[in-house]
Amino acid sequence: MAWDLSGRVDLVARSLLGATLRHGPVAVRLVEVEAYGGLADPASHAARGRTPRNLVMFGPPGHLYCYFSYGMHWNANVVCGPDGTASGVLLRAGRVVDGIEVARARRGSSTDRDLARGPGRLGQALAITGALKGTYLLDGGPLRLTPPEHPPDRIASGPRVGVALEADRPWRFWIDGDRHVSAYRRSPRAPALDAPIVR
DNA sequence: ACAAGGATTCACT
DNA sequence: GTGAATCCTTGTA
Repeated sequence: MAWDLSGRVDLVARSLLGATLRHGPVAVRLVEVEAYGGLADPASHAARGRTPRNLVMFGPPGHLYCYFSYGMHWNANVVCGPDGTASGVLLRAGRVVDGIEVARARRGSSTDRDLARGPGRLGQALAITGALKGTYLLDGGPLRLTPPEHPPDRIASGPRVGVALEADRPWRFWIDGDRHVSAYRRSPRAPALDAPIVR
């Protein structure tokens, strides 16, 4: 049966923990993800409507949305939610469970723990590039997303990383205690934690 | 046509 | 903990 990724984006994000994304010889078990809510979410790339870059987010779930970040990293997302909602889940970190030699070669100098610890590193370990944007992940293609065999023990959640807007929406999810989860660093552009909430 | 800034990482200290 | 590297997408003129 097909994997249904069309539900609420935060719930889909949780369900992706423990899933495996494979690209050729390299497979990564996801341990950290972040949800983005499309038009209703100011931090989302899709917040201001359809553009050539984010077009795939507006399509049906199960496709890859990737983008080039900070001039040097490719970040990977799974499009989810019903067709038209533009929500997506950023894949922030994982553990390499297959093809570790290839992953090491792609990553250069890195400990095994750091091979896919962080969204840019995960993209590099899996050789994600713009050529793969829009790829469907749920059939037998070169990029393949498979559901968790066992649900993770404990899921933690907290504020999102790197975004200035809506940073405190607790839509980052990770497997509690897993060593392959990236270090949390609050965006310098996000409001201070003790800042008054202004609207 | 041009300027601005970013879902970050790495090498230092 | 701090700062530099780096280029694509977008908004505005």
